[in-house]
Formats: sequence, C-alpha cells, structure tokens
Amino acid sequence: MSKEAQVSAPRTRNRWGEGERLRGEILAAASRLLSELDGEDGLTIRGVARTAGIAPASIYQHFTDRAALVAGLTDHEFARLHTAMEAAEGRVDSGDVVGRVRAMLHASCRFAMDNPGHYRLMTANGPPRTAPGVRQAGPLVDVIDLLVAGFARCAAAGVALRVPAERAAVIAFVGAHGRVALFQNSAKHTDADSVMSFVDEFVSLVFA
Amino acid sequence: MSKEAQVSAPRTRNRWGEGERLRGEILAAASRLLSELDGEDGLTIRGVARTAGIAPASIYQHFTDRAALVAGLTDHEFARLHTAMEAAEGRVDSGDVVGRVRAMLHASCRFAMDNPGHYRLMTANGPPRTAPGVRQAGPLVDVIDLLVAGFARCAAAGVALRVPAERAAVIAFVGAHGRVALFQNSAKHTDADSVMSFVDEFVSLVFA
DNA sequence: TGTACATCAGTGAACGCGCGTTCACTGATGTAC
DNA sequence: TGTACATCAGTGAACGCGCGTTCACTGATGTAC
Repeated sequence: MSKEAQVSAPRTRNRWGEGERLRGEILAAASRLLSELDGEDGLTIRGVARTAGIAPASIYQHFTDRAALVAGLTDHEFARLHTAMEAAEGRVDSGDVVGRVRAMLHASCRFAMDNPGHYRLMTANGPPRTAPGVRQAGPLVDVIDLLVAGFARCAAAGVALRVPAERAAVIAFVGAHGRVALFQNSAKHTDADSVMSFVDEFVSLVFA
Repeated sequence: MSKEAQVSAPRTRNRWGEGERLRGEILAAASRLLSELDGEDGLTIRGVARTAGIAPASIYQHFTDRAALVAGLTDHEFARLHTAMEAAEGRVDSGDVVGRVRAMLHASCRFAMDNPGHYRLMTANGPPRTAPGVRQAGPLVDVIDLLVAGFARCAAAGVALRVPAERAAVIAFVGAHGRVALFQNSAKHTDADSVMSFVDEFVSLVFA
C-alpha cells in the first residue's frame, strides 16, 4: 500500500540478444498500471517506467513514443481478450452450441468488468480506421468473428436465429459491452450476476 | 483554421449581479473545446479559459477545481441529450408509439455520433455511484426513464413486448450506444444510416 | 447631493510539478583476426 | 590464446513545456449615511 515504488535491487539486465524481453515487461507493467488507474491519461511514459522499475529512457528502445506504447498495449489487451474468449468456449461441451456462445460473451463481460481501464482504452482507441469498402481488419473484428462463428454454428445446428449470424454477433457483443460500459461506475447494481443474466436475456432475444 | 485564439477585444465584463453568466460561457467553451478534442485529457483549465477568452483564474469563481468543471460539463451535456430526445419524440405523431421510441433512440445516437467527445465523457464519468439498494438517480437514469416511459406507452397501446418496459429501455439504449461506441472510430462503415437501421433492427427484437 | 466604503467581475504573474523526449554515457557480452 | 573493436541493454541528467492552483490586485458598480 506504500506510495513508493519498491526500491529493489537496481535490476538485473537481460542477457545479450534478449533485449526484446523488456518489451513484454513494459507492456505487463503498463497493463498493471492501467488496472489501478482511471484512464489513459494516467498511463505515462514515466509512470510505466516506474512500475516496470526501469528508466524512462529505456522505453524508447521498444516504442518510438507514447502513442506507440499505448497502441502496443491496446493490441496486447485485445489479444488477452481473444484468448480468454476462446478458452471459455473450449470449456463448454462442443454439442452445446448456444452455451458456447454464451460462454464467450460471459468471458468478454468478465474481462471488461475486471479490467475497466483496459476496456475503456480498447473502446476509446479502437481499431485503426480503414478505407471504406475494404474488408475491415483489426483486433476488434477478430473478437467479433469469434462470435460470428459461434452463432453460425448455432444456425448450422438447427437453432433458428431471428437475424443473420453476423448481425447477431454484433448485437450480442454490443449489447453486452454497452451494458457493462454504461453501468460500470454506477453503484453496486453492477454485480457480475446481474450483468450475466442481462446478457443471457439479450442472447435469447436473437433466437427465434 | 489559425492556431491562435483570436485576439479580440479584451472582453466586456458582465454587469453587476450577472456574474453567473460566465459560468454558462465557460461550459459552452468547454463543450466547444471537447468537440475538437479526442478526450477528456485535452480538457484543461487553461484550454477552456483560452477558448472562452478569459483568464484561467476566472474559472475558479465558478468551479472549485478541474474535477468540478468536468462534472459540471457532464451534467450540462446530459441535459442537452435529454432535451434532444424529448424534442425528437415530440416531433412524431403521438399515436405512433413505436415511432416515438425510435425517434428518441435515433436522437440519442445522433447526439453520440455528432459529439463523440461529449459522449465519451458522459459514459466514462457516468452517474455518481450510489449506495446499493437505493433507487438510482442521476442524469443517465433520467434519460433511460424517458425510454422506459416510451416503451410502457407501447405496451399500453397494445404493442406486445417480449420483456418488461424497464428491461426493453435498457436493452435498446445500451444496444444503440454500444453500437455507436464500438464503431465510432472504425471506418466510414459508421455512417448515420447504417447505425439507424441497426437500431431499428434492435428495437424490433424486443417486440414480439 | 456628495462621499466613503463594500461588493462585484475578472486578471496577471508567479509557484511548483510531472510530463515527453533527447543525449551522451556505461558496462557487459559478443566477434574478427 | 589474446586483444581490439562492435554491439548490445540500459541509464542519468537535463531540456523545455503546459499544467492546476493561488494570490494580491484592478477597476467598475452598487449601498449607507
């Protein structure tokens, strides 16, 4: 609980050829820092350096500037979310197609609720804007594709949808995260169970 | 397009007893500033003062500190949204209950799309957290209550809902704004029409 | 009607601070010959 | 095997800047007597 960054040993530097490891440590430190912070503005070069136990200047060997650091962190967190959703899906019996979709949505809600700072960062500096018409790419789209595939499997298994799978995925994701985002800082009302049941109700709306 | 704040006349001060007018000018300036900015971090005391054409110190006669200014701006913007939604509803024939709900949702989407900075501010520093169990209050809840009333009027008019009006309101609002928030900065794909039709599809899901 | 004083709206200059970024550096580890 | 040099990981100190906030102030307008 001390305000001081612990004044540990002056840090054993990485060995030759392993300089890239610090990049990971920097991202991990930034992620940790973001957990304890309100928003992106507290996410400073100096703050991250303090959290990582390195000199501010050291960050510039891995990120050209603060913007690059933030972008790197965003990608890193999207990858974490992606992994969490896949893992959650894998934990459900593959015959339970609806259950698998639910599991992914629950995982993404839990991620957002457990990591409000990261979540805000991810939605604020979303994917890079692409040219119109071009098929969109980016971490957000990858996450949604996970859901599209899930809903498509529902349809293939004979569970009727009221809308196409692509639409259903966006609706479900947007609904789940809208719910979390809007009520994140608004009372105890946002306990995990009520969010999850809201999401389930939501999902049931897209099924016939 | 000049970077300079225009060096106009040194400002004619308000007359005796009208000091409160500056409060409004400060909020208007902050609102204008937020329109041209990415996020809350650019919303500084000095920046607002520059935009308003006053001295930074003058702000402290109306807001105790930066946090109070931001909170005041948030309230101000919620009030604007509330007004816009009511106005939109009023423009639709009162017999068309579903149309009136749609109009409110469209208005709130348009607000979010036209004012991404304000919107981010409103969702980030949402309503003050209240004690659990206590009926929630605050500008966000007021806005949602508008929708609850709208959906309730639908039900009363014989348009069947698949969920209670309270639920429907939250679902619709959360869906609409989740859609806007998630895709705000993600390509031309976010043109107004596609958002509106998404919202309409969304609304149709809650009706039987 | 004067006149002394209170109150108002708003300011200019200064403070200390943390920030992003740059630069020349340190010392350990590898490589060429 | 030495030894000179290149490369690596990482640093310490300094820079200039914009920020939030405070303070004593200015000058216009009102009020008491």
